[in-house]
Amino acid sequence: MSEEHRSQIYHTVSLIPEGKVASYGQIADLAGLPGRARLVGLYLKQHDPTRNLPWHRVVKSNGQIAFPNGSDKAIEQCQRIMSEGVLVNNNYIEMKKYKWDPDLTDILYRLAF
DNA sequence: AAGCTGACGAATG
DNA sequence: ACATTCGCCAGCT
Repeated sequence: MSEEHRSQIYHTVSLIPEGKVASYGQIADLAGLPGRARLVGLYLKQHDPTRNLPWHRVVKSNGQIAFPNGSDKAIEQCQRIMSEGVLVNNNYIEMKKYKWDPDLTDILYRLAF
């Protein structure tokens, strides 16, 4: 079951469109795992770099990048996300503007598989 | 097996 | 926008 959750989370993350971001909690919700935002973080930490998962499109619910400002990881995420046209101001992203709000019917269909 | 930890969240100043 | 506090929860040790 747990491995099922893992792949469900990865799959959900893979659906975040370029130029948009989602929060950890949002991914958990969509993956059918409400209340498990931290689990998303954990699995994302352990993701296989081989499959280029758009992990950089996941941030905190307030738009903050989860890594400490100035850290290598934060810088990398910053570059990746900005290369997709998303603006970042000292570790923060404007959620009003960039939050992914998937079409419900579409996302339900895509999550089914 | 009982804590500990953390790529979190919401609410408050 | 930033810091604190508290709640949360699964994986790790």
